[in-house]
Amino acid sequence: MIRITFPNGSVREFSKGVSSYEIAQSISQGLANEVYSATVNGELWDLSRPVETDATVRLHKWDDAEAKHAFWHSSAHLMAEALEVLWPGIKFGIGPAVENGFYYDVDPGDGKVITDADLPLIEEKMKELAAKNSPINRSVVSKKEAMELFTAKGDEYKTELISELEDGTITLYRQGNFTDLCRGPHLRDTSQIKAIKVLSLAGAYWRGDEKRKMMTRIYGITFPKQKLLDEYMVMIEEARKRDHRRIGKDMELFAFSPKVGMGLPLWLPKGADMKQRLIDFMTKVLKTRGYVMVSTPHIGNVDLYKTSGHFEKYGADSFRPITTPQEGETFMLKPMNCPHHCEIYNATPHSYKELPIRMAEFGTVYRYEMSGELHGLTRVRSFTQDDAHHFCRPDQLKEEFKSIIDLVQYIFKIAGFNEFTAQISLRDPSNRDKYIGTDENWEKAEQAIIEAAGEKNLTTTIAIGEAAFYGPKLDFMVRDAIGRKWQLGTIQVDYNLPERFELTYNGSDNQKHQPVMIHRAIFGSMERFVAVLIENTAGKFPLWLTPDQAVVLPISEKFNDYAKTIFNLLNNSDIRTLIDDRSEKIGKKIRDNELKRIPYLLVIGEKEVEAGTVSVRRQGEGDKGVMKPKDFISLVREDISKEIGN
RNA sequence: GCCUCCUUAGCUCAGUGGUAGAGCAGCUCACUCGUAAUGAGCAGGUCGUGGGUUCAACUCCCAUGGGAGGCUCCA
Repeated sequence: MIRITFPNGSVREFSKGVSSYEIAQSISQGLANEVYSATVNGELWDLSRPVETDATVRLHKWDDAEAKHAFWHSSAHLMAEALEVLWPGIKFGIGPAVENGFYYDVDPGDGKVITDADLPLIEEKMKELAAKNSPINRSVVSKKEAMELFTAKGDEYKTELISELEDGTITLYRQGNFTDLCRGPHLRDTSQIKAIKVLSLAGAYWRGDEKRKMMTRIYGITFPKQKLLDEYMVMIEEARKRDHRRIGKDMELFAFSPKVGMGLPLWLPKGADMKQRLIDFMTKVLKTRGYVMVSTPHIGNVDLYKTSGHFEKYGADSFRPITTPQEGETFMLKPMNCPHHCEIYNATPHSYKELPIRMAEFGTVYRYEMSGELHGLTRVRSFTQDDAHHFCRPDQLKEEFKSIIDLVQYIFKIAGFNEFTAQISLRDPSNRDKYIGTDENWEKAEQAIIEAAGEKNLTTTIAIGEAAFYGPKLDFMVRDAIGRKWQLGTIQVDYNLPERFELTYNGSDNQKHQPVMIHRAIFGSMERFVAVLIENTAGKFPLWLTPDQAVVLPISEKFNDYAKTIFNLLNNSDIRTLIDDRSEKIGKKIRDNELKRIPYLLVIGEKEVEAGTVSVRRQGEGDKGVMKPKDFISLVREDISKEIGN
């Protein structure tokens, strides 16, 4: 007998060789049916794998990431089995589970192409194979056996993978006629895969190397119940409806023109106004937090970027330099504001008493992005950063960090992002050549970030090797209304630029000292922030920010004069108001203006004209009753002050 | 940049080797209306662009612009 310990601490005895599935069954068959994988002594195991010794066992139901992982990984194998039937001789790369589903990278063979039209075929074949209820069997093989098997199959991708594995650790999984190299764990059999959707096709370089072969990546997702797949498809549809590119066009916020150039956003009047409101709001906040505003040109001499080191690192991947016709001087489009800000720092002498200096600019920068990378407002070639640089003494580093974290928390709250996490990106100690700066400075900076985040009670994850080449950073990820994650703000420590630009301040000892620099952006860029805001709110922006706050709806043309009086009164009271005096029925006007996402609809008819009132309807909430125009103005002002404070 | 796909009216989308259609939006007229679609009419596209095949191309082929999803990249 062996002793099995459960997560709640209880211990039960089973006979040697019991499987996790049987353990689950011993609790209840209902549980066993809902369990997909198990963690045995800290290792992820197949449910069917026999447990030979005393162990701690945790059973994974669908809500555990571990269960989904096994489920989707097995689904990838099922898809591979289907592909092998449909394209005999097809070669397989890797086929892992991912956050939402799974994919398999395949090479259909010379001249053969898999297209979108094939996706339903694959899906049908998968359903057919799943229904066979084939058990999934694990076997341990020697490296030699594995090599022979896949060499015989002619699958050079698998043999390449095997050649890098250690002998004695190689496992194969087989279901039906399909065998794959795999670490596992997997489901007990394919019958648990009830709902299947093959989603899309994409190209993917073999092993992520752009010099190697482009494989065909096939994405899919599966669920144990049709209902879950239906819900997932609804979520995908909801995400599609919230797409900022669609809403941005619909609400006339921004546009792109091939004539202007791809990746170069054009802000239309309503979008430009909104962007300006965000900038004005942020500027006001910054001024209360000790920032000074600066302004710098859109280009800079190439020597500036040679000094900063950006030219060496990114020069080849930048827009080509600009040359003056007479003097032959070379300029670059500004890819970063920081070198300019360093020269602003250098324009005047500094004492330790005036540090920290918090220098902010809404600076527009230009970066070459590969054409395939451009995406709406989230990935563009021209964007305006809400950039700032803190120049501080080394002893102020942690406090500055904390002040920025505080600012991020404040701004995110007002923007309606109540749920966010932070990632601390540190350097990879085994790959020091990638980074510049002394070990001592790196350690100090990493320590300051970790401590500041801890003291601010941030929920953080640590990512080794994700630091910028000049320093560690703290990135903020918000979760939107439908659960997607977006990266917005970032805080980065930099000892490099102060050195390169020879920044100094006079210390209390009357000696020159070098300040530490912190780069930070809260919105990230105005473009990206507006995009995320659109996707989070589906275009129903907070009242203070939205392009049109109210619309006056006269019930018939007889009331147009009074409606215009209200329209003028509100606009003169700084409430952005439209009037809909079309000759349409009131129901139609309400519908149209609700669809235009206008927060307040003001219905004007005979009663309102006589009583000198307006009938207020709040978007999505319906009729709010009648009130005097001045009371409506107060109502709007109260709403706004609730949103952004005074 | 690479892979797969897409590109028809302002928007969403039909469509066939025999030189184009709907709904919504727009405009005009009638109606003058009480909280999510009043009716009628009109107008609107050299089917992304350039070649080629064909008696004939929106349709088939090639190139190219733009877009989508991925890969790679992201100071």
